[in-house]
Amino acid sequence: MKLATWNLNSIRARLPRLVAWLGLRQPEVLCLQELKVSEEQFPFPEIEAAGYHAAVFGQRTYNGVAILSRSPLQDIEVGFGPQDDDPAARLISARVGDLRVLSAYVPNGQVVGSEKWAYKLAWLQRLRRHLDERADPKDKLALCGDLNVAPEARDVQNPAAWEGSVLYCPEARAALEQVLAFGLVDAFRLHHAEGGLYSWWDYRMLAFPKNDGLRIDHLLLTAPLATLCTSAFIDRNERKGQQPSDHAPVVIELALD
DNA sequence: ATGGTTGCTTAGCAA
Repeated sequence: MKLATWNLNSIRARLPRLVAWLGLRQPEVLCLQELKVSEEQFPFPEIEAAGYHAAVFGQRTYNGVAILSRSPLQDIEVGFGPQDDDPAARLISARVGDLRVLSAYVPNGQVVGSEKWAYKLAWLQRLRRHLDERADPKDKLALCGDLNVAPEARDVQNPAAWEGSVLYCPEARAALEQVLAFGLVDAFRLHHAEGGLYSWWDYRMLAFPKNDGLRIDHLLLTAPLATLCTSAFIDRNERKGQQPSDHAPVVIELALD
């Protein structure tokens, strides 16, 4: 089965592309970020017509995450739980069979040292704590989404230029490493050691034609799931053409029923 | 090159 993640940058602006892509790649499960719609505005009819169930944590204008699945989604949880005071819709999780899937939209952080930056680092710490409290690294769990951190230099086209940015700096990398230290592995790096493969390119400055990108969208797997991951790829074609998202989908294959 | 683009909401913010 295919498991994928895609920051859509508005599901309304991207709905035709999303529906076409579901038909083309036919993922079993797809994690979405940056819906930019409330649950009332979510296009359930079109998603159901494409053959998918949807668990949605929406928000008007900003943020918003969802999980689409061909089979029913169970045990849906939004945010960090009942005690959560985060005003942003950035996390949803659901169970598909014996697989737990989380769709996360980590705060961008805007500028290192800003209030939004402190919020980003705190959010990543809270995500780790959430995993510690709610999950077991011995279970089959996939943390997917726009994590807004490039883990290593090979995940950045121009590391010298990006070093110190919110997407690629020591503090952000360390915060992501703490999430991974729960017991997760980067599925993409199980199958690709090379650089030059990115999931996000700025709309500005001809970043995509220059391949000035970063790999900030990730599928992180617990060990029992990582052993079942047989391939991974970034669907770079989806960044091309009319009205693309600034992110490309990332897809892995899992040897599950 | 302190630039540049996109989406939501309507002038400014976030990415």
